[in-house]
Amino acid sequence: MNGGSDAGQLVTIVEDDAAIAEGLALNLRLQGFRTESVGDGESARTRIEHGRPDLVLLDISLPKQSGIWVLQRLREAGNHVPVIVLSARQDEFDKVAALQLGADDYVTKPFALAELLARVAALLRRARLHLTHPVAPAEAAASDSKKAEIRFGDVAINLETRTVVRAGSPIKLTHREFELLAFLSRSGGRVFSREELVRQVWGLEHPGQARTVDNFIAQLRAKLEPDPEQPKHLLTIRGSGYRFVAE
Amino acid sequence: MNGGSDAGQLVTIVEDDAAIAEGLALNLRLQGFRTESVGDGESARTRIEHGRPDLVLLDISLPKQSGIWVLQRLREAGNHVPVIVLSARQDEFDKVAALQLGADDYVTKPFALAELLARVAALLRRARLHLTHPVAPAEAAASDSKKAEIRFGDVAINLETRTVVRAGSPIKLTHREFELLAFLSRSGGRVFSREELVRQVWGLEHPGQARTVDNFIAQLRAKLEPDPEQPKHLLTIRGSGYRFVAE
DNA sequence: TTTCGCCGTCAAGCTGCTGTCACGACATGG
DNA sequence: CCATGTCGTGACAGCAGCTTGACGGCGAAA
Repeated sequence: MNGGSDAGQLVTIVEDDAAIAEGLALNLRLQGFRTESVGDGESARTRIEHGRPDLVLLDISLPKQSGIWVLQRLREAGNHVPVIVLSARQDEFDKVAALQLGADDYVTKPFALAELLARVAALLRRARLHLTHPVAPAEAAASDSKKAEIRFGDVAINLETRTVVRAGSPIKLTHREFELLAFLSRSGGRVFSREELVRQVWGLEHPGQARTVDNFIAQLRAKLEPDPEQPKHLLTIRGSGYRFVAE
Repeated sequence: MNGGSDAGQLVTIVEDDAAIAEGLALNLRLQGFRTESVGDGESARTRIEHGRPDLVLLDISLPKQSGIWVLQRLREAGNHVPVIVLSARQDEFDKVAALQLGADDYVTKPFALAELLARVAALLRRARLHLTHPVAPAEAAASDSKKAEIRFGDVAINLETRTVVRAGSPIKLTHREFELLAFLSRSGGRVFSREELVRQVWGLEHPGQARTVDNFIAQLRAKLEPDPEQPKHLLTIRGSGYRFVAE
């Protein structure tokens, strides 16, 4: 149901802005992850070494030691924990440095939470494959797509290839349609207000109208529901928002 | 750039500085190689004999036995694995010695990662070509070419020989075109953003524009797709990037 | 029943992405 | 030295997809 199908994979959040850290932690926990947060480089190091998290979200701009510094120390110590680096848009230099040091992914602030969550899920998926299956990209990709799949009714969503198949035949979804569907289906069952969906899927600073969400729901229903007028999966909760149920 | 056209060729890193070793290992893995690292000459010898790597990165200045010593023992034992020697700028003497002992290439520290990776790729390419002519063990060559070939439609890509054949006749691809095609086709179905493709195919410290990718996609479509305007294999995922499907 | 407010639908405008072309830089080989 | 092939960049046009606003229907509350 939720993306972290392994209940309780641990994510360590390294972020000095308490508000951002708390927002991330909350949303990750809602997705079924365990989280721990630290606010500076030095404690990040010890926390990561002791906690052995499955993934690290690492802010670049930390008060004393930068995120780059943390990453460097980690890799020097032979720690290959998957790392997603968070940073402001301008630091192109840090971006290159981070990737050279073996960051696995890179997200610029301000980011849409849904996108970050998707990347977390994707990276954990790949990391797990890499462990079980030493090196065989071709075959790995195949088994990969199995695990990356969400099903409901006669529909299968593949998060890796961004494809949706209904009753055997592929369905074309636009970027936003896919993002919205992926977010809702990963967050199994919760009700989201339009405003929340805009924040999560479109991004924090998006000026968009909440009513835009309706259009995308309608599109998705038209493409995926057996009877779009009597939706069985993308449900309207009158006065509250929308909700996804797999069955 | 990604010369490891064969997925998962093994590179053995002989380097006593853990930080450097780790950095190399990470970047090589990013390029699709498998890696193993050892820190001294004695274990280097045994590791290389047992692991049968496709290439060795050999630091000259090792704690006990020098890299020269390792190289000498290897060649004495009739092992002709491709070797790239790493050393500090000053030791001109060692350079001569290394090359006389049959090192295939020589890089002075501090080196640009991209340059080293390029040399690794080049050397592996040469080594592979060389192998197919003189004494290719039948089994190795056979299983190799099976794994090294990717087919789709009337096109066959041979990663070993870096050749592409369409409907029986050879297609000329430029270096970048081939690298891009090889990367996409190896990565079974995943969607890659332009930025990711630049990172993976062009290399990390390449200042390149993401839009350059479009041009190469267009070239590849023109050369390989039955109907370049309606691509069936090199697909655009609007808003996300590109994706390859074999069928 | 009436009223109010929420939701579904549609169409039109516009933004931004993509495909394409053409040019200049560069390396290579004649 | 020029000729050639390759690579990277910028410009531009077409269009898919995003967004908005309006309107009508339907449910909920009084």
